[in-house]
Amino acid sequence: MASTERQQNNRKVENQQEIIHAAAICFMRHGLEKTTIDDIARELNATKGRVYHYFRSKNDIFFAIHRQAMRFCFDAVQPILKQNIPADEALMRMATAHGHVMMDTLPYQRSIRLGVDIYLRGSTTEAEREVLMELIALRNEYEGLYRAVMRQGQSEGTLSVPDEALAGRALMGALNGLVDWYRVRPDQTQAERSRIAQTLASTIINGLRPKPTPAARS
Amino acid sequence: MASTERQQNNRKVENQQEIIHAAAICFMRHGLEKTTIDDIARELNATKGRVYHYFRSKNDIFFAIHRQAMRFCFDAVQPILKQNIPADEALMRMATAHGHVMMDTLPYQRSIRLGVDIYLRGSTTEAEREVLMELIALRNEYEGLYRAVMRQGQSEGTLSVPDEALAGRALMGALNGLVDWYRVRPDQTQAERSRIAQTLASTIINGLRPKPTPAARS
DNA sequence: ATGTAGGCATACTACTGAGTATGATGTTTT
DNA sequence: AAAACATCATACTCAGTAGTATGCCTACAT
Repeated sequence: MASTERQQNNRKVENQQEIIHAAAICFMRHGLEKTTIDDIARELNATKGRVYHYFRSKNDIFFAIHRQAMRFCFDAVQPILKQNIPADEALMRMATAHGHVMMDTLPYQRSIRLGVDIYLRGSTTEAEREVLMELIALRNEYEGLYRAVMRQGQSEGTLSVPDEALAGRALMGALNGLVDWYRVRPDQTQAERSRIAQTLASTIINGLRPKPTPAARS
Repeated sequence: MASTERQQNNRKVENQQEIIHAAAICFMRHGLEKTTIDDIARELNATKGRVYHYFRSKNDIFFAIHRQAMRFCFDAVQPILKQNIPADEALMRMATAHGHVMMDTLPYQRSIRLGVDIYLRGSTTEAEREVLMELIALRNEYEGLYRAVMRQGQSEGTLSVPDEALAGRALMGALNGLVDWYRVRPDQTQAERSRIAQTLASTIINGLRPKPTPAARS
């Protein structure tokens, strides 16, 4: 029956997600190479058999994590793009949202740091290279969203961005750096997270605002 | 003879540095785990025997790279601290210098990204944990230099830094992000590098300057 | 010239960990 | 109910790699 088939599919996807999540946690803790499939299985209270039933290889798991991580980012930022607000405000909201995503989906985001470039050189099969290129393209597209808003702010006059590529790198660097030092603490309130995200975002974006008295210099 | 002994010591240190450098290049390309000792030896046009003659283990090599990377950073920044200049200017020079170090010593800096935390959990022996703690302390000390200058700027009035810990993270994140995307190109001029370092540094630090008209708001 | 020690290559060992083969158990289909 | 299938556990294989054992060779000391 069709509904049964769909239920089975749901179940399958859920199990895959569960494995991905466990893997992300392991990768966050010990890095990609040092975590074994057995580690992931242990995190699931299961054995290798279960993992290999849903994924062909460790690389496939990493790719799935990466895709998921990018989806988290897009989902957080895209609604803001549809709002009709000044570019500086949009950029501020996007950056804040990105910071939140970094903290909320820490295992995923941390797992993929530096992973792509390293994997790219090492991966043997043609299929893997293709997937990697696709993931890199996704990331470029994502960063492109920020650069587009910066360009818009430049033409609007709400932002002053002489080099939007570099400004984008700076913004991403400051926010992505979260995965290096941020640690989830159970007693931490949502307000505290918001403060972190907003402070990081505004620190960069304040540096991109037009000088209030440009004619007064020298 | 003493002079001979010193020469031998020099030679030994040089050989160690050569191995460290080759290892850093390999680590940059393929990551820590994926590079084998044989890879490092091949980069040296040598064999494992040479590597193990100077280092007890792969971890020891990583530790040496890390120490060297931190030394590069300290050496670039400490002279600036001795100059008698306003804190905002000092911070700007320090950040720019840090950016230069990231580009100039890319293999070292890239090798140690995320490496420490991952190694910390995994390392078994007590001695290794001690070395790692020492390296983490070094890094904290280094970042402390920036925070100290920020505090000074705050009291001087040349900077406005409500949360110097977060501001420090933002600054380090934006600059350290260089190792993720910067690639050495032979045709690239020194001027181009300077532009990158200065743009990144000023983007952050401009966001930390006091508002010119704080009384005029709303 | 000859002993001696550092500098390294070669040839191992021992182990880890990715991926596979197989089968046991439950669940859905007919 | 029994056939077919999905979901896993168990028990392997085998390749790759960190680290070691050994010995040659060269340079320096005496």
